[in-house]
Amino acid sequence: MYALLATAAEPAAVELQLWDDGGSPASDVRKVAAASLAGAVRATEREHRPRWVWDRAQHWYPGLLAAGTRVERCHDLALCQAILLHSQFTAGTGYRQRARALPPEDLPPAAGPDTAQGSLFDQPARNAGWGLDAVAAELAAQKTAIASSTHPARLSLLTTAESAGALVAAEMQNEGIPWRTDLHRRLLDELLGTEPPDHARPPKLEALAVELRAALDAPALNPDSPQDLMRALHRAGIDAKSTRSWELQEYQHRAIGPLLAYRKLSRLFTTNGWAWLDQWVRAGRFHPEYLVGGVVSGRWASRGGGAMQIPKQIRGAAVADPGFKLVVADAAQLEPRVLAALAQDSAMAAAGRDKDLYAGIAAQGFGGERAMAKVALLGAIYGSTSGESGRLMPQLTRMYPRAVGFVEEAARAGERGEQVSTHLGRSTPPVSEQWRAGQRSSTADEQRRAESAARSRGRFTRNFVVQGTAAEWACCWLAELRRRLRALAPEPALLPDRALAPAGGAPAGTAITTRPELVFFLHDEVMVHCPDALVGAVTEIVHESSRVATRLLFGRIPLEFPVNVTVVDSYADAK
DNA sequence: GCACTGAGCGCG
DNA sequence: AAAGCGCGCTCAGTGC
Repeated sequence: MYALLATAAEPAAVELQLWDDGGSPASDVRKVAAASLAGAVRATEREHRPRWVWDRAQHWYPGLLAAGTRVERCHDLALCQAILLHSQFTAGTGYRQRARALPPEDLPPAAGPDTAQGSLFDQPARNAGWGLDAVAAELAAQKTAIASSTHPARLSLLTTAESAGALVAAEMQNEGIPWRTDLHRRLLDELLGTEPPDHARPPKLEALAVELRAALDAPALNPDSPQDLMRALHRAGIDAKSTRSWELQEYQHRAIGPLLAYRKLSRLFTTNGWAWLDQWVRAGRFHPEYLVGGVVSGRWASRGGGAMQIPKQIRGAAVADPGFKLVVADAAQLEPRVLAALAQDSAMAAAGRDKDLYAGIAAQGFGGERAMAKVALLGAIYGSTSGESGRLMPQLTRMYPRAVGFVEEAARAGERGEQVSTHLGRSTPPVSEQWRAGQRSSTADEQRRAESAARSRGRFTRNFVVQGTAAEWACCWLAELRRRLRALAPEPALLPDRALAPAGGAPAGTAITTRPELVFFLHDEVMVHCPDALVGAVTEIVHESSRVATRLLFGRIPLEFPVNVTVVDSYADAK
């Protein structure tokens, strides 16, 4: 059962259409004003449990969530099209010719309770949206492409997981990470001093700048200017070739201490200081925007507030509401395990029999040196040629010829300008004509550049197959986790919607929902904001979902993907 | 004034 | 010890 959702020709109106799985024409067409969309969707969801088909979840779902409506399943045409257009698995299906151009990405968010009051001029782009016919046609084209591809089951899983990811992303965005403004401010106070007016430099930072200028005998130095700083360092006899912290560490000079301290605090002040709090934290929640499949490899990206770079320094401000815990889980050595599975390297799988794959590898051939094993393995996945990991490669190759051979092959294909694919069929974009032309260059200088470009692309494709497949595993994990969390606590969280709560009602950070909610996801890590009573059940679900994800991707294999779970009040205490 | 790049650094 | 993958964000600096 599908339910199609599309913009109609008139602004501020949308259409729903139900489809049975045979793809027979509309059996139940509802045309609704945007203002009542949430109600119509809720009713349809209750009666039919359909898979919603829409151009982009990101344009419909936030509005529905704001109006208290959750959706169980969907097919996100934009995300799936992005996969199918480039996938090597669909190369022979003719989908590229049949695919329809998507509506522009900057359509306004759909159909919240307020949108009907907006003037027509508020939503000019709505007219450019898809109608039902276009939605139906694109869905049919995608289904055909998947069915006639070289790996229908894999692409079907990938598009389903990606679409579920779109739902998770919107829900997490809506929910937000519990964020204690008071704790964050206390932290800033301790590290930076009292907040100065007008975004001026805080006291402790200013003091370090003064100390630094004195140490370098440069009274006008702007420590935020790399050029300015470089000149001052050289005058003081420090002949560093960059001003990177790790390089400056090597020098003995009384300016280095204050400079490194300044760097660290300046970073905190500018990126995650008071301005960040004002901009990104509302009502005790940090609401970043997630971009599903925003990275070429299929990883998610994010926009707003730097959600994927929350420094360890401030994680103490992410604290569960009273009566709740944070269940924080991360997949142990996800990428190396993915490599072992992809390459079907049973020696490496054996090393991962216990929870710590690196320790297992160290025991098999690096004299028990875990750090060495880790550097070597990551070097293989990233394409390192020099340094310690480069030196360890021959040893690693002797131990795991299949695993190393697998990434080597991906690298060689990339160097030849070929595409490579993840396990489920996300492929690298084809190389540009410019790249290809560069490879045919004649002069010695051009040839050196071409070889360097080829090696660089080899490192990219080498990493792509592993990172991208790891992203697929994580997406399946997340989707299964979401499904099971819904089954655990099926009551929708309609107790008063945060957006509708009376002003001055619940203070920031007070519990509003009573069900466990996914609130954060980062590559191989998830966070569930979980009522105390459900912590045990949720922990079990997290583990079980990882087993399901492994099964879905790889079938029955002699390798597990263990997950580390910690139950904490504060994110700072996770791991 | 705006768009862009590079340096630097946070995360996985 | 400081190379090799993928990002986002901020500031300085540059070019228009």
